Amino acid sequence: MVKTEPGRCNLTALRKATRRVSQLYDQVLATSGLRGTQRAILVHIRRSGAPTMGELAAALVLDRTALNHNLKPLERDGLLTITVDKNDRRSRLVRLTKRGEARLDESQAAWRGAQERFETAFGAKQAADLRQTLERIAALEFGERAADLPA
Amino acid sequence: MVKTEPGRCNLTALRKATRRVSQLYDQVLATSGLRGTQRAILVHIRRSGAPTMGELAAALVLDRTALNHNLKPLERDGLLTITVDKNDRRSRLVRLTKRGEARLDESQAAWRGAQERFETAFGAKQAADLRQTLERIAALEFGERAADLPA
DNA sequence: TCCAAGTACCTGCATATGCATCTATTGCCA
DNA sequence: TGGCAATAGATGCATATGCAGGTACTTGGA
Repeated sequence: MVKTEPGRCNLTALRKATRRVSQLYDQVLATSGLRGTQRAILVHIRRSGAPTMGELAAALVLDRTALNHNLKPLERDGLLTITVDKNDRRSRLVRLTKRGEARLDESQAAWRGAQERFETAFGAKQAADLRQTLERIAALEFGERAADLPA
Repeated sequence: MVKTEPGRCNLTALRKATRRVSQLYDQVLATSGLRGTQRAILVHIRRSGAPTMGELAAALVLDRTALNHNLKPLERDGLLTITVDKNDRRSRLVRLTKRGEARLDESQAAWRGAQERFETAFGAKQAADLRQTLERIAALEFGERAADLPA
């Protein structure tokens, strides 16, 4: 027997599954004019009210600059606004517009359809368990990188 | 209790976990000059010998065009070659160069380090189980999209 | 043989993601 | 109070990912 038969790389396995599921969700969501990531962003904003970009990025396990880029098309399309925080002019507050709320509501049925298709194929309970596992991973601390260690 | 407390979206959970793990692997792999995805591509080529782009894309659960884009930097850096298949001039055969093999070998230690850090934090057995689950997801069939149904 | 389908890939465009680097503000403290 | 470290974003560059649409090649008949 050869050494590495099935994939042993944890990242590769995650990416492959994510691509597959993205394909499903993005295809189903396409009718609503939102991508999966975009919808996730809008959902978080609605839950938080008016989060700063940093808060939003942390909640989504997304680099600040990546979030910055991702917000651009949404702001351009009038789904959200980014305003200076009066209390700390370095911060930006992100808010949904009426249009953003409406778009989110419109995407609800499609999202549910994608969820159902995924859970029908994969199993509802397995999906719930998996989400919990994945949330745990998203919150993992892997220790500091050498460069961050004190001198 | 409010309705949606923890994230219910399967895609969002997958993306968040993948981002987190990507950060770890890409940070550790950085010293070898390869990204996680690039390494996964090179590994698959080495296992297959001289796959066509289509075979490679299928193996990686990656859109053909996405693979096409991903191969560009690797070809540019001389890590692989893309040649016309003599037997079917529509196809392209992808092969590692000496340099590509070397780069892959050099990245081995870093990759193992990332694996260890992940599995130390998450659990080795849990990781093995998760990979199996994720492979199953990557291979799922969600049924046809309406547009593909026969008339 | 010749052409219509079908297959495999390529290009251009748009979003997704993160790093290095830069700018604007705030806070701390000598 | 003057100035510098720390904080929060913003920009530019590079890769990651997929869709729409275009090109090159093969194949199965008429």
